[in-house]
Amino acid sequence: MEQRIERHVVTLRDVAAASGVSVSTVSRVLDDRTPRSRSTTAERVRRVADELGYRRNVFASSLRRGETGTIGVLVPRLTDNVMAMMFEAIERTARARGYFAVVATCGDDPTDERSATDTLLDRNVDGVILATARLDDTLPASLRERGVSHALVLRTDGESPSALGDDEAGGYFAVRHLVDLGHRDIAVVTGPWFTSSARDRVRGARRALAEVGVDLTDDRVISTGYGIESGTEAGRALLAEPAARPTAIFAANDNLAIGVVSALAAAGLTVGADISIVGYNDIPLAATMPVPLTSVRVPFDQIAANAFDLLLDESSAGRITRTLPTLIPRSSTRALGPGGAR
Amino acid sequence: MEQRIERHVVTLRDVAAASGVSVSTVSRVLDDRTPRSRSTTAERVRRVADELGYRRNVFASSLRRGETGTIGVLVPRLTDNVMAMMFEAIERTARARGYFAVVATCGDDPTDERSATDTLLDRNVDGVILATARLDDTLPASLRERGVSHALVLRTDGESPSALGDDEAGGYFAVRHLVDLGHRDIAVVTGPWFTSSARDRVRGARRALAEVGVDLTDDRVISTGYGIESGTEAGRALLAEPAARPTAIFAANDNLAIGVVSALAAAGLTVGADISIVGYNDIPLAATMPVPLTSVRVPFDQIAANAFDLLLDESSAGRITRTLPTLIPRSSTRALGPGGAR
DNA sequence: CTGTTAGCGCCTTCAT
DNA sequence: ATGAAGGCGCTAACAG
Repeated sequence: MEQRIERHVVTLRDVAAASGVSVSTVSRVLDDRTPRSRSTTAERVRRVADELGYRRNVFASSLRRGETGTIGVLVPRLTDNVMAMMFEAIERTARARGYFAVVATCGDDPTDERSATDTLLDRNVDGVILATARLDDTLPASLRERGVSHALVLRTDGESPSALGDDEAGGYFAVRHLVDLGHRDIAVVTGPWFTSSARDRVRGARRALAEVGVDLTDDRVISTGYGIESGTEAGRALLAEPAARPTAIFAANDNLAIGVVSALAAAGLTVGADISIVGYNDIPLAATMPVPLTSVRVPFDQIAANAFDLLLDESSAGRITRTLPTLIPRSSTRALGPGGAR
Repeated sequence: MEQRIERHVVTLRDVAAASGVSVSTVSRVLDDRTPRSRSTTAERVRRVADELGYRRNVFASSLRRGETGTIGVLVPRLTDNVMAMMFEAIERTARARGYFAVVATCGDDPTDERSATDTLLDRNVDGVILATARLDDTLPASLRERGVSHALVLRTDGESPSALGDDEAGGYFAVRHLVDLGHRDIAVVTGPWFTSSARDRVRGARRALAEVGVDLTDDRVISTGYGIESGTEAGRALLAEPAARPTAIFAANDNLAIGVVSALAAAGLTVGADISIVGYNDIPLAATMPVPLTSVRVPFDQIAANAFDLLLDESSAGRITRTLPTLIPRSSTRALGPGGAR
């Protein structure tokens, strides 16, 4: 004979029975959306619920309420430190606001992006935060059309509600810092050109150089991939011709910067002393590299908070917030010595 | 007058109406757990469902079925590349088996670990995978007692079902590699001693040295934190006395190895040429460092698969699987030159 | 404030 | 193979 050893899960009914009131009373008392009543009954019900170890069945509750208190987050991958930091910030914000954040990774394939989004929507998320938007991505458009609450973070497609760092300002800060140190021949290595962040950071860099009358020419801008190897390649290209070497390099993300550092090492050059380098995002590794990396710190928590505001505000259509980043100077950038070209 | 613009979500009822059968028929036809019928009705229902864009309401379904097709994953943080890789592997495995993986991060605090677990259980996950277990952690015990399906990954408490890499073997491979290169004076830097992985890796290292008659003395083993800084500190300590420097260092995770590399650089030593270094986990960064890091690659996908097997198998109590890792030799390890002590 | 009633969308006997 | 009916656990509308 089969013996069910499954422990009984305590439901509202149990609490109701144990405290001698109706199920709906218990439901109301335990509803944390309304101000908690101080009546004796309420107190007693709460105590009983506590003693019995009652926990609301989220699914049943959501089914009835029509909302789940869950928001979905879509990122290409979590092994990218920037994405992991962004998600952790979103998770914290969600928790603080009584929401739960679930993440799905989708790589770089637009098809997987679609299906991952559908998986999230299938789980009745109240909204979606996308950290994947390319400028030419059609997913945000499709979400708009379908009436799905959503917000983009870190990048924008120019249409959907977006919470960004101020990439133009960040690029400006980075290169302005180099300019202040006396550098004039500065190269920029940036990620794929299909992201708004890459373009904005280069724009900021260009502005900083323009302020001292220097033109950032196209041959000084390399747009490449995300990975460290891309940075190494770009670095190699920039260093190939000793006479044509820049005195400083702004890498528009830390992974690229790390790659550039490798290229420097391979060329027998010293970071800081020979060539200054600025990264972007300030991932934990930046501070702990052999030569600590000057980087632009992105306010992920603020961005997450903004994304939530946009997500929960019906009237946010087309709104874009940009939060100022902060330059964190470290040893990878130094004043241009007497040996440098002027 | 208020105008509801919310799009109607198509339910079983809609599909039933549109295809002229009852709701239960549709439910049965669309149930992917049973072999799909080829009858005309079934075909038609599927077509209609497709045209209408029907998607099963996961919550309603779960409420009725009593299981959710979701498993919860608990990790301390996703900004740790190892944890991110582990989660991504679990996510892939879950998807392949028709499950959905949700993650919660809980930092290092046991209290947060408890509450994060409860949050996951509140969401009716069918089971929990923990990547956090300390040897002295009481959470697994409490899950066992409560009858919650669970599995530990990467570390074990010695009791709950666990899917591990074979850390003893990994430690052995790492140090055996160094021994084969002629090294005899080898130091080991490892993470916190409260993890099974730290202890097992050191044990393997000791065995490899014992094979050539060398004793790994306690002063050659440094147990420290996880972070890069911990590695730097340990490295500094090992290099402080030039006469007492080891010829090789086995760092029991790549972050520690990166820290040790920093310490080498600070001491004016060259990785590989002066001192060989082996890391563990083979995070993406390892291959792309200025001097590519020899590391032990952990089979995360296999571990994830094992964890799932343990999770779904009722009779897995106390079972522990260990999967062999692979040494990936790179330039950070070299044969001990004539200058080395022999 | 409390209880009664009626579902949310789906699955699963049970009977046909 | 199909349909009718009941209920998973919870909440909202309605009376009292």
